Amino acid sequence: MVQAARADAQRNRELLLGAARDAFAAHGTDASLRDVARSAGVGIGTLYRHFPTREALLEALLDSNFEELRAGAEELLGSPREPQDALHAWLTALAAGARTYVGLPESIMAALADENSKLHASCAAMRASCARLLDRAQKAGTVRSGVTASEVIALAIGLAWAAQQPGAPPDSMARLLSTAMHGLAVPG
Amino acid sequence: MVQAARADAQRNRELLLGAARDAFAAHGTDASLRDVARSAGVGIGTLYRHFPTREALLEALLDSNFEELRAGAEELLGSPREPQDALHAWLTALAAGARTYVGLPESIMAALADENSKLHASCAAMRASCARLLDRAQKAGTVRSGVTASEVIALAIGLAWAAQQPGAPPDSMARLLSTAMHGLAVPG
DNA sequence: ACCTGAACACCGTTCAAGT
DNA sequence: ACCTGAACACCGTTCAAGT
Repeated sequence: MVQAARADAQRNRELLLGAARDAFAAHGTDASLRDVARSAGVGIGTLYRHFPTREALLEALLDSNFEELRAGAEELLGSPREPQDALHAWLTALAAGARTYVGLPESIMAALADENSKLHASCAAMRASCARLLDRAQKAGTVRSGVTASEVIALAIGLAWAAQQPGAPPDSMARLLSTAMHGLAVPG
Repeated sequence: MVQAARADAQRNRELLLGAARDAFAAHGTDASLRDVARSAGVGIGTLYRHFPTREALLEALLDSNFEELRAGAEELLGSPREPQDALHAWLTALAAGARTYVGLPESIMAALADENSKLHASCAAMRASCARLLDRAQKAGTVRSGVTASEVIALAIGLAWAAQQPGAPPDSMARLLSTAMHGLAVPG
């Protein structure tokens, strides 16, 4: 990765990533790896050499996204924004990211749960930042205590999943998240 | 269905349903249909003759579940229970049903959206009953207005999906639903 | 009527052979 | 070092041949 890779290998790697991005966008996370290799103009064995597992391919595609979410949380922590608003904004960004590909919500939940996952480190870092955002809002008294970062993330990803199902109107993600934020029940 | 089916055909149908129930429980809704036929002791062609599509198999397995959910909603409507509590209880039952098989949340959302789906009728009837339950609670002023039955269902199914992901603690469904019910934000 | 399984077109994954 | 594609063990689905 640092250097040393043969020029053709480097090029194949990038061709594969580009093809994978397109295929995942078009057919979801379950897209045929054979198709990916095919449209990258590369043998199927080459795909497996570069990315031994489908998850490794996803990781290469998504690692920067999780890092951005983490950085976004840190930025919100330093902003003058209301703690509750900041959390809401971050969850919106998380859900938007989770909807990039059909099937991505599954991968995120799996990566958070599985310590051996290649995506685990960046996902866990993202969750840690979410925890700080959540903790601040709870200490400010504007977000219910007794709720964990894992739960808040599961909530947002679950709603992202629902809003991604065929037939869901385009604004459903925002509506569902807002409902969860303010409660289905009328307070009082 | 009413009568007239040859005895062996009738028997094969039941063997297939039993095998499918086991396979779906063990491997989720994507279980191999070949395996289903195999463990039913029946040719793969026989499976396709009885159930031309995987969804038809699911339908035969689930139709009664949706009918039970519909009936449950009607029962709650007639009970002296608080309208908001009744809705909460019903959503809990819905989510529990959606978690029967891995992959079932997808099927329910698909059936609600696709008018041509075999499951559509029973799903739509269930949604209509949910709408009555929701409407009553909204008229009573204890559930937020401007939220639709489709949204409430998407919310519950999305959380059921999240609570079904590997790594989720056993009580997460109840916790997530309760959070959505009362809101992540502290009222006031 | 109904059942069967070979046949077809696909997968994911591995690995011997090539450069 | 790296690339390739045949090979293997699976799928879902169809359909001619059997009873």
